[in-house]
Amino acid sequence: MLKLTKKVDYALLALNLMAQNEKGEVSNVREIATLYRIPQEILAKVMQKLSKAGLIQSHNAPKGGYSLKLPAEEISVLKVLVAVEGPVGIVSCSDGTDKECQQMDQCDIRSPLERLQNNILWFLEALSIRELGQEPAVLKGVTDGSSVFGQPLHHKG
Amino acid sequence: MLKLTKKVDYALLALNLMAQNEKGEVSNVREIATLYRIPQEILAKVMQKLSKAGLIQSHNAPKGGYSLKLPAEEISVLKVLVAVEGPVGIVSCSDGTDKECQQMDQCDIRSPLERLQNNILWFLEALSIRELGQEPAVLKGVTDGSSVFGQPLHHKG
DNA sequence: TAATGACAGACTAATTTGGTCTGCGATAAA
DNA sequence: TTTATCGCAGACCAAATTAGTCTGTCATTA
Repeated sequence: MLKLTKKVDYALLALNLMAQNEKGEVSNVREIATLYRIPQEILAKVMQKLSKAGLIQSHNAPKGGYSLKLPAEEISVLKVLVAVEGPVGIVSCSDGTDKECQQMDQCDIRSPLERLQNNILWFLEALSIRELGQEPAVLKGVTDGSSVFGQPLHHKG
Repeated sequence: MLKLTKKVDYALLALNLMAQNEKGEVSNVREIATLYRIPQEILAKVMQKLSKAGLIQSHNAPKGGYSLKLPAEEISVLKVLVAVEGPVGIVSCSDGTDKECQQMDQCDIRSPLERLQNNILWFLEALSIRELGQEPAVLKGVTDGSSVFGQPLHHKG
């Protein structure tokens, strides 16, 4: 629960790799799949979705493959997530999945949960695949709550 | 993906209800299940987990039921989540689920994802079930990214 | 024109989640 | 002291989601 799917993991790994490519250089499914030990067919599907979403550019030919279509800074983790898995929502009444929620009329916790969700989406949108491949220090202020909130995270879970 | 389970939804609804009870007043599984149209047996299990986790107090008797064991302010959504579903992690390598990740040695996106996760956990810890039942205005600064970050959320997903 | 690599979708397997069924144990009121 | 109420416990099944497989087509270029 609250977990990213493997397809999203695969997408992020592949995009991170492509973000480090030279201009004009392409990566193909076979080599990415081999590098990360991902089943080739499943990575192929993931790449196709990223392509359809306009995040990457396909070069369908021998010596072809994929390259980023946008600057790495402009590809957010949220965009990747939506491209691969569709709309995101921590509760199904907020992502269009659940058309007939049994608790709809009695539910009095929807509003705060949606706010919680907005925060999560905000973070996902604020984190680009460029930052994925950079050292933690660079991320300060974006994904590290301690600097934003002025206090460290002491997670007691 | 990234979705709360129904068991967690049920737990939050029940806890929110109990948070509004008078001192000494108890709610039993049957009445909560009826109110929210939740299968009684499944809510029973959820309540038992909350009880084992020390979040609520059981009164095993006729006219018995459950009541909060801690002040509503001290029961965080994260505690509820962990009580009902176990450790939370957006990637399985960070919650102990995945013992033999195939990408472990090549993975170069783990660190930023863990930071992302820490933020999510921080929000979940910062939101109490007391706040769940209050009007949105009260939540400003805790779960509303716009006030914390000084800019509104324009979610382009 | 053959080799490479993307495109496409049906299909199966595995895992997680949601829900059911059955019986036992504790307590207080009748 | 019996009995109805309500929590406790765990095996079990069903549905949904996720992961992975199989098979084949289409586009490009060397």
